[in-house]
Amino acid sequence: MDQTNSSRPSDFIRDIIDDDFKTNKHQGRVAVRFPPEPNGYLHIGHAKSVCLNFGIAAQYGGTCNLRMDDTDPSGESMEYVESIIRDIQWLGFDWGDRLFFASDYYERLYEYAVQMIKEGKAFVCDLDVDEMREHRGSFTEPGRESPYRNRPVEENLDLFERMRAGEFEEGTHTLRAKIDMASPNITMRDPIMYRIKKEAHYRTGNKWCIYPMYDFTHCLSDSLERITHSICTLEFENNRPLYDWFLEAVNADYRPQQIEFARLNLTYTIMSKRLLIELVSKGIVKGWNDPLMPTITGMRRRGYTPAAIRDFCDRIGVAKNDSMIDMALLENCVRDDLNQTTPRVMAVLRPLKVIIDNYPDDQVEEFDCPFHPQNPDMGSRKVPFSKVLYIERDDFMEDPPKKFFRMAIGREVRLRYGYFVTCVDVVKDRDTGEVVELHCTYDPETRSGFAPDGRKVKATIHWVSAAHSIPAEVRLYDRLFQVADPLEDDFDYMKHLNPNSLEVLTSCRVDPSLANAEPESRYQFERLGYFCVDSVDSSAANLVFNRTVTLRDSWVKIARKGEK
RNA sequence: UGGGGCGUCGUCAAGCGGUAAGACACAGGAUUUUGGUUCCUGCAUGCGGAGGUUCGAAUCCUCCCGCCCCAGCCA
Repeated sequence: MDQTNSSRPSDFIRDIIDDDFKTNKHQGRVAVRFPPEPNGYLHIGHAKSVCLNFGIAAQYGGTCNLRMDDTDPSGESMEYVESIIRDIQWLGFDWGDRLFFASDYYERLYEYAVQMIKEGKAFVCDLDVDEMREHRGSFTEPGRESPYRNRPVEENLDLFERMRAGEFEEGTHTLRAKIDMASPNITMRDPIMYRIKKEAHYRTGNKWCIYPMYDFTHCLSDSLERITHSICTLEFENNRPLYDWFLEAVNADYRPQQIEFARLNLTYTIMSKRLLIELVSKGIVKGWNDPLMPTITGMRRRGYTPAAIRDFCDRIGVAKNDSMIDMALLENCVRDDLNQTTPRVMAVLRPLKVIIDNYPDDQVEEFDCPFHPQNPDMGSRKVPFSKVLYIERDDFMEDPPKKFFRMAIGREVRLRYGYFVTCVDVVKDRDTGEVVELHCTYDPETRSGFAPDGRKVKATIHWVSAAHSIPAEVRLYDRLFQVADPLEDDFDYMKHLNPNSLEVLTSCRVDPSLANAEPESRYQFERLGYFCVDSVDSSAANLVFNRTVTLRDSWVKIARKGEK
């Protein structure tokens, strides 16, 4: 029994690579690449591809290049390049010195194009957009050949040279591959190789005013980089014949294999770059790094860990089925990681004042509280206890349903690591009737939350000392959309935005040990969830925490059942 | 509609002719100073449908049905 690969993810792509190893197709070499276009931020869908490609390279002792697929100057920028680099590094991957840019291949691509013209495989076309669309035909009708298709080679050469020289206006000329206007695959109907764009490129500046199209660029870039397996998403399946055609047309000395897999879809969010841009530009979210965003940078700010994201990508698998992954799986992955790695701490989000009537007025005790109950190696901290405390408003009910075990009048509960206390009185606002203060008595014999007589208590609740805890702002994030698939039916996703995706709490009180919490540091606020220090807005003077994800909460289920 | 893909549990996903892995979700239960964690248990006589081949079919064949992608000088 071969156990060596039992825990390794396997999938149809790795099967292909395994076969190639057996037949020695690439002399045991595996070279892949991750080719983002720097016109937006990376999101969790890209992470799937990043983990796939870099994961394969690592698993097979191969390489994974990072290549900026920058062939369209509009929308591309250095800011995006930098964000992509930052995000992939943060995810934990390394491409060594193999950072490439399609824009570095412009000159060679131009030479390939000239070669194709000379061999009668490409021609300069004077059709404008509308005419070209009209000539393209439809799904059912073949296209018609461009009247410029049979121009003499010399004329094509001259025209293409002048296109490069900037003699023509945008939209007046294109360079097209001469393939087959009757092909049932529309991609093959004399596709455009170059178009004129009098736009500065973020890297090449004004050196070029013609830019190569994706189909022409990508396969040749892969070939130049000696990529063995060019992994992309399903929508490029139609383009594969063209990928192979260009390689053949220029008689490439190296021909990579394109393999397509299904892109990631996640419930309760959207993945389309275009729509994410819209969320940012319309101010629905506060930027690409808004913790509500499914972007890597947004998730990072929210408190997700690289390990959790990598684990998620391993668990979802790689296949060709269109799929919609349940957000609950992602949440499970973060909880799983954070549960093991995160120190526990007490924080009260919606404070309710509690006075321990029989506790000495000026006494302050310190309790030793472990940072992780299952992992003593994480150490502990001292937490001050005094006569006036805060507990969570949700942890008290005046008229509790039968299954509510927390604080209620006359009921004894445990203050975590503190004492057993019994609520003896409720103070309400004279006008509103709102509960403003609780009076309790404590049992001095139950120090640290232990009853020497062995008596049990149904609940343990968290608390902070009013005088010693420190104020903080806490941002409660929830799902961006209220429905699993915001694009279902009419694509009018805006109407599905979750109005409660963010709740800001400004009067929270947190464990004093958090006073010097570093930006991006993560904690479990006991009984509440996982939180991290906001990397943008938090400071020592004004602590801000973001909720990454709640703890699994079986109480809400019980409470919901009770309502019925 | 022409072409290209895909249909296995609520959601993902193994399976590659020998009689349906696993994960998440869900439902029970045990342990618990987090209604957390952990640990047990349950969860497809069924693989889009109908025929056929075979001793034997999710796997092979035929037909049918459904979903996704393609008519940007985007990638």
